[in-house]
Amino acid sequence: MANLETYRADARNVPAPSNKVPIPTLERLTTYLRYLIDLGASGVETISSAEIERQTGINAAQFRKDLSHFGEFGKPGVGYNVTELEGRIARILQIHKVQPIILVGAGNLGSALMGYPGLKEHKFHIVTAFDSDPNKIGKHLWNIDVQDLRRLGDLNQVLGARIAILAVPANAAQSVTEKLIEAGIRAILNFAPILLRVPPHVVVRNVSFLQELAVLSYQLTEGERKTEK
Amino acid sequence: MANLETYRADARNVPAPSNKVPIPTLERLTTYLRYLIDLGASGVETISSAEIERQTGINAAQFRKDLSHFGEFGKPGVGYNVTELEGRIARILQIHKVQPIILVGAGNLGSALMGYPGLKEHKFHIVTAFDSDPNKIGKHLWNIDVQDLRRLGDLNQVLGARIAILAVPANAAQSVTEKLIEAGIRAILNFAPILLRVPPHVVVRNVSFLQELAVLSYQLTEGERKTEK
DNA sequence: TAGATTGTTAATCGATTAACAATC
DNA sequence: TAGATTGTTAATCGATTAACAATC
Repeated sequence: MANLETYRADARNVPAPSNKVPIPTLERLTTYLRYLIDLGASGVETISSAEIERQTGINAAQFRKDLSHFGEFGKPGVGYNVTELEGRIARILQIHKVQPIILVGAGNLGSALMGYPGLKEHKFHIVTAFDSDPNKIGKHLWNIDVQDLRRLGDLNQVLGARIAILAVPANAAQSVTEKLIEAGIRAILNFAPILLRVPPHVVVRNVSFLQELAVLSYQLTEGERKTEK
Repeated sequence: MANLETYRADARNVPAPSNKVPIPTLERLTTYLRYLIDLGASGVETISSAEIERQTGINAAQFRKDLSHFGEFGKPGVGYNVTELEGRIARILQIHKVQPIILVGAGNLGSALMGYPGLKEHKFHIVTAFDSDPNKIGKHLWNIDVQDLRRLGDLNQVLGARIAILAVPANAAQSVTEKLIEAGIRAILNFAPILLRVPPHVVVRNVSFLQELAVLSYQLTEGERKTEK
């Protein structure tokens, strides 16, 4: 019975409704995009998957497989049109149009992020920063006002940001996260070295350079351990 | 015959010479460590893999498998001694002793990193910062001198750092990387949104919050795409 | 048409998870 | 001893890569 149901779904050729795109694919998409932008700027019109492999180190079949999640992009025997592919990847990632972003935490890291030009280049606009420190509230850094964290819900009703960058100390991260979600945020880029608990409709990505450094630290001695034997 | 060889090796208890540890395992190790430190601080003495799963979301079998790459750590029927495990993981990652680190790029991001307290807490000490901008050279930020990039090789002969943080603009990243390697650096934490070409004995990890934001941006609309169907 | 390169299927590889004998 | 939990083997799952028919 359950088997029959399964079979029917197959027969109808339903393309697996929740055709989940693997995260590694999404990550590579940004690599392709970066490379395509450079390529377009230098006037190249067409590119093959083999050339992508040469330049990015990502396997040509991998590249084609990655794209196949989103449709057809190339011409057999010819390759891919650089500017078209560039545009389509940007659209897939939804970074073709300006995205309002909220920053919480106007400390060292937060201020550095406000001044990071790459954000605007990729259409991510930090519209407001929030902090709970009275010494920071009211400041105007990099053309961005620092607002009282208590005004978060209030202000985001107007701003309508759905992505937030969280650059607060670890001990404040979870409680701020809850405020963010209440204020309508659905995606959080978390710089605090802590696991955030969020409901299933909210997505989180963590940036942890301490973790990255620890991995490097291990790898550094890995080679030596081998020769020590 | 080959089988016998294998058996012999097993009998000698050699733990598989080039037993490459998966990167995901190394990444999780830092998560465990963080959690264990908190746990130790709050006086807990013993922990089971089931409890680790409850707290970190990482599967209990995963945890045990991860540790198994490095030996035996727990007592069946009892669990793991928190402080002992903490110490051993720190030692595996080589973050039990101070590691000298070089920072290149004393811009916004670089300065923010110099002031990041987490680094010292995890025994990563930025010993010197380098920049090529005359306006930055000679500055003293967060107790760290900013030196002329041209003195990199020279100074690192004394400093002996093998890990570097690269926080320079994308267009300078590759050439600085080559100077770093020449100066004896073997591990690079790269903040520039570019693929660094390095020889096989050098390891690189990339931190790319633009990529992370792009993934979030995709995931944000993923849910909606489903309901649109 | 012949050569090149795509999109996709099948094979491989590696990582995650379940299951369980060993053991505290 | 009985109950709990480990370390490890086997099963599952998913991602990467190779191979190739389709097609420009």
